[in-house]
Amino acid sequence: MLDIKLVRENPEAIKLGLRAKKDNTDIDKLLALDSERREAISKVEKLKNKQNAASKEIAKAKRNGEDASTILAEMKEISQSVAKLATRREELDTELNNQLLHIPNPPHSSVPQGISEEDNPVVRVWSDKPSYDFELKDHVDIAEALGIYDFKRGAKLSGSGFILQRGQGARLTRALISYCLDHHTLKHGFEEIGAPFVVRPEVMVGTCQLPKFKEDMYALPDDNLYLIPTAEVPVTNIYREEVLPEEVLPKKMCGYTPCFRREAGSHGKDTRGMKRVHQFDKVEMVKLVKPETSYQELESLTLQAEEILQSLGLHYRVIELCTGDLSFGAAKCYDIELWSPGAQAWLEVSSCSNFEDFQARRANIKFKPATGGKPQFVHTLNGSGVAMPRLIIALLETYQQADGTVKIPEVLQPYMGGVGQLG
RNA sequence: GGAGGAAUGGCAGAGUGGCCGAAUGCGUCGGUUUUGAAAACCGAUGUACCUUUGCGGGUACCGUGGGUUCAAAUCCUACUUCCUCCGCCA
Repeated sequence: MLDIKLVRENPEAIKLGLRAKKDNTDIDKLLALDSERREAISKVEKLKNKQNAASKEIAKAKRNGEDASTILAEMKEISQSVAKLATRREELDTELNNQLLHIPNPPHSSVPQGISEEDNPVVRVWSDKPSYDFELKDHVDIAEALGIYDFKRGAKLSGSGFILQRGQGARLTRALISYCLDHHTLKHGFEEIGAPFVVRPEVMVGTCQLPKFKEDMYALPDDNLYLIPTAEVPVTNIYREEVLPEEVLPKKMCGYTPCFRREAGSHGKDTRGMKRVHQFDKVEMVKLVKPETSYQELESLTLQAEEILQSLGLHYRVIELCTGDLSFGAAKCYDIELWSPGAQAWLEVSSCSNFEDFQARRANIKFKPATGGKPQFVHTLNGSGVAMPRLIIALLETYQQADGTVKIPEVLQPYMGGVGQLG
């Protein structure tokens, strides 16, 4: 959420930032609403002050056994106008807050200008495109031939976009989840989190899914709960409404959860196989950090996700999202894309973002400086480390062999019970 | 699912309509004392918002939301969370 004070002080800079993100909020209108709201606050509080003072008079009179009926009658009227003004004040508060919740985070100054994904610069590329001396299959053909991912029966159970994983396929997912978690916890000291898969609406507000992207979420209306679209949601919100001591920062956490996405805006896109599905497994990294370190933390977060792909021997590239392609809450974001030899295309497998204090303000996550002074908002970051289906697509296609079997990278074999290949 | 009980500052805990943003104790920070430390004593010690160039002034917050009242930590109400017991259950 934008800081309204910041908008008041730098309206032009905010306007520029929002325009770069293709947001058309009328900032002047917002500021008019803000000043109307502040005026209402002043009015109510002045009247309340009067009311409080009179209240004391009444109390004193009653204690002394004096008659207070004149002042009582007067106060009855004041009480009514306070109620009226307070209602107006609340309406304005709610309205301003609603508008603020729908305004995106302006990009960081280092983010390249651009309109769409076409304009995202490639930051770096790891290794070379693998070459093969036989005809390549895509992941669907490989998986179906091996019988490890059953798309038809997944659809039978839950509809298109739900996968049934079987045998070595299910095992491969489980192995990769463990491999990723071990990487983050053992090599980088992240705390492993096992989080709930359903959360309250206010938690979804904290990480920006609500109110604006409600239609992307699966909901359980009988219980007023939502299925999480990523572990980012419960993990970032662990410390919502709390003030942390500075010493515990940076707070580094990771967790595996399934992710549930309605993909409401992308019907008909990527329907083949498991490139875009309604339920998938992902290991997510989350950091809560001090503001002055958040950009270096973003770099190390991205590298940490990359290390997993490197150790698996996969060809990938890192791109930086330009202003026009940046998501609602992110101030800066790197995407990591794996090479899919079967489809001859890049697959987004991780998205590493710095939200600065945008989510922290929504979720009210603060820290108290060790030197004293007022609590301030932390900066939040998250990154996939990594998403399973697309990682599996790249693994199957990269390590496929002429006979239809698929090699398992060495580092993964212990997690597969020593198995060296699929099929 | 049923029956009871509870929620107050960093912690413990008092407070049943007005003098309560809240006693008291502990903790923390600063000071006095001391060679130093402890003890003792003195003082300070929440958050958000509005307003002011500043000093300051004001409003709100006693789990959360509504209500009653001139006035609510206190009364009513719904909800949330926790505890105890019963039932059910992986």
